[in-house]
Amino acid sequence: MGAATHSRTHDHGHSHACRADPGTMVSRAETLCRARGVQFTALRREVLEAVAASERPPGAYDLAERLSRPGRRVAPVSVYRALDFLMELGLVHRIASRNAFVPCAHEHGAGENVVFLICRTCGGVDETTSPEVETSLGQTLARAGFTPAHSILEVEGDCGTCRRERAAGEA
Amino acid sequence: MGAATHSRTHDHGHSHACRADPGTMVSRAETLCRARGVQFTALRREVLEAVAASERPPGAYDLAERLSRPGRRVAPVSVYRALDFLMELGLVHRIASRNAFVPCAHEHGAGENVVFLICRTCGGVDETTSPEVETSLGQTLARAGFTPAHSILEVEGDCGTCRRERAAGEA
DNA sequence: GCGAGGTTGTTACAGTGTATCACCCCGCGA
DNA sequence: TCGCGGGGTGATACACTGTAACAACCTCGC
Repeated sequence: MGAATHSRTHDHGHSHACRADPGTMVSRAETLCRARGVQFTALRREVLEAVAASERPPGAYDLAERLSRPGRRVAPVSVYRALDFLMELGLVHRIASRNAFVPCAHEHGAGENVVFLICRTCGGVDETTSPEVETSLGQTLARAGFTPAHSILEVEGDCGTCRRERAAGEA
Repeated sequence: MGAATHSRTHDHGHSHACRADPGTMVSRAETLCRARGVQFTALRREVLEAVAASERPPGAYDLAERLSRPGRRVAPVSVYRALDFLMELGLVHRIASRNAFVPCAHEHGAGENVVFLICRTCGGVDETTSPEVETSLGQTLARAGFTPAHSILEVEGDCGTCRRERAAGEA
């Protein structure tokens, strides 16, 4: 995907590895938590790493299962709490149309909107920002007399890689 | 809300009545079904009427409850089937961020995107279209090399009426 | 009449998310 | 040192959302 998209799925030749480097995410989290005086606990770190490490956006129950081991069970409710925390910090986003979670690839400015590009073939999700959309949406809302607090924009379709692969397959 | 917004919540002085005239919706449905040679059954009509008549977007279970009477129980699964049917026809939309359903106020062209304006105060949902957003989103997607199939855009905030009411209340 | 296809009823179940309470850990002040 | 308080986690239970599978029905056309 293009350079402007802060690609998280990189150039995957379908050898998906990770969508965001877990180490980098953890560093950002630590910095943020220190700044805000909140705790970055082991569970929160593990949940963040798991989200960052998965190729496709996991659900809360996926994460719970992935973090559980013979000696230690992580209940979904704990995962939800950690996810809420991470979303509060802007390190994770929720994909409403999938009930799934993605690591946030950006250092957002506050209130900045993002566009999620959800590939229906490979299941990957890319995240991008768009000033044009931002301004045109602002105009539309103003015309409607609506004061936005928060918005979600999710597009389902085919990412460039999958489209090319399909075209090659059909040839 | 503005004239361009195909307002469904009209000028509610919080005496909400209906978001779309059920009779009109039913007429459109009948026409559409005849044209496509599919059945517009009693259940489908009742579900459509119930969605059209409620001030705030109902969930599937709300509808099931509302349509059930002492002598006749409508199971959620039946409601889901009717809703799927109505969505197929473009008569109803699903609000992903709320797990709720709204009647579609437009006669859409196919593939036309809509913007949902969800008021967090009164819970009403308005629906509008925006050519500007459409084109700017198209540009963004093209730049990302992404082929869209379908997109959702939901904005949560305060509608004009509620904002004015709040301002008046604070004064 | 009778078969075929579509619609609905019914039950069961999977998936998603929240409420509640108990416990633990750690820091802080008496 | 003890007790206290607050945030975090564990555990259970539950509510809400959505789907699978199958039986019964209804209608339409032959």
